[in-house]
Amino acid sequence: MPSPNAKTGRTGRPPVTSRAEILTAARKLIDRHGWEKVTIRALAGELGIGGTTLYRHVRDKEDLLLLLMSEYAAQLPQPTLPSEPRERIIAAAITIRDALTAWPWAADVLTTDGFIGRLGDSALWLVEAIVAGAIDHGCSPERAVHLFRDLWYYTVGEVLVRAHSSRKHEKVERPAFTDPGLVDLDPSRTPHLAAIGGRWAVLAAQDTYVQGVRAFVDGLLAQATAEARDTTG
Amino acid sequence: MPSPNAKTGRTGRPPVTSRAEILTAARKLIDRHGWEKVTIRALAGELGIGGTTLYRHVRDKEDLLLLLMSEYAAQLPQPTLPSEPRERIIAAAITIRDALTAWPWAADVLTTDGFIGRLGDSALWLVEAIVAGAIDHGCSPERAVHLFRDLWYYTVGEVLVRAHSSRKHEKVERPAFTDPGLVDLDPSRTPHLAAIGGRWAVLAAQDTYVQGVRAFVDGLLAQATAEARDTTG
DNA sequence: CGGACTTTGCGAGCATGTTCCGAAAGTATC
DNA sequence: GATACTTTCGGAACATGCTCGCAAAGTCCG
Repeated sequence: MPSPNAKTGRTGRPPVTSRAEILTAARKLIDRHGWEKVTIRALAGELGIGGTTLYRHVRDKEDLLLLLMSEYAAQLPQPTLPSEPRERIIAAAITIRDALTAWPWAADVLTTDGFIGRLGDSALWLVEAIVAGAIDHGCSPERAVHLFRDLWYYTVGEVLVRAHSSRKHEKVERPAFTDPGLVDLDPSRTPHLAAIGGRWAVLAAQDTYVQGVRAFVDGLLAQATAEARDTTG
Repeated sequence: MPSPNAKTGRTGRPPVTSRAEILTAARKLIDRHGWEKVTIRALAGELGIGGTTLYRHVRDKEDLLLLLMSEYAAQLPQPTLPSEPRERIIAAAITIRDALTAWPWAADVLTTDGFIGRLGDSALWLVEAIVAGAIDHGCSPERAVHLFRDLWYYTVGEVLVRAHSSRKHEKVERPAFTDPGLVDLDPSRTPHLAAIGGRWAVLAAQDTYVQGVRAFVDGLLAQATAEARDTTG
């Protein structure tokens, strides 16, 4: 009945590789063959271990990507944010958005439960900035968390939809098969959409994230102010 | 040099199955084995055709799921929405959110480029309701589209993150391996987050979508009004 | 050392989405 | 009916994420 090692706190066969080595191997792989080649088998090969051994160090690919994400977040520049609460919130949200947009695996991992929690200290300051801004503006901690989370949802949606559409446009469109295509709009049922017509695609492609965040923050802060007024008197 | 058939407008070997048959087969499969078993091979088996033949009728699985989505959207109830523009927008957004939340494949297809365009007439009325509401409130068509799209991003983010977290909680958590765990928050760097502490998870799990949409719509409409005022005088 | 125990290494194998390519089955023209 | 052409069919095969189960390699205790 062996008790855990006094020094290492562990027992049994020592692992041949570590999470740190996995990270450097992944970085090599990315530099050499691009981020698309970061696959379980390729990474194991790079480490010189068996394909399935990696699963002793990483729960699944999502876990692996979150590891890479932490590293990525740690190396991001840390711009100084405005001190005025509202502008601080907006600037932080934009920073987050831009970082996520530039990250190749956003579409795979962004909706992960606990994504925020795995950011690590190096990127949590952005979350802190938003929550702190909300509180400084007079929000309760509860509302501050909700404000952050609502902005998070908006940001996630924006990043994911845009990521998907740019990925799609990379593919060469194959010759069409039996495809019904888009149904023509019926002006009697959807008059406004019909009137907008082809402009829809153009307008929907425009990047108005900054405006959108501003509007959202304004709305949320106003809501908080109104609630505070109602509660007080 | 055969020219296309005068009647059918086609030539060559006629297909053994159609998109309509694919849909009924998928429905059978869902009823019998659940939505998780809707796989390319299983569906082909149900149709009595070879596994890879399905790719003659459907570009890829995404395409297939969008097909199922159209059918799902068509059978949704069509509640009457409030006539007041702002409330109309909000109610439509909530309806969309609820429908997406209940749809099993939302996480797979929701970020698809052109998702909106493939809704079909049966669900486009909800999009129309939002755009029309914005225009009725005084927005330009451009801003109305942007308003819809911003709400769409928010909704997509909300649905996806929630879908992921509920999926995760279904899995039995395996015994931890070498996992560093979450780093404890450093109160000197993230004081507000540290103060919120464990309440974060509780607060973040609360459903405040309705409040959020209301705040967002208020913010966006106010922005539009301000812009209109600036332009006018 | 020897045995009990614990943890890791890894080959085999499964499911799924997807592509390739040759064979099959139609249609139109002669 | 024969021929040219077009389209579909489908088995083989590939990549990838992942699980299973057993063997190997350590550590602790006597």
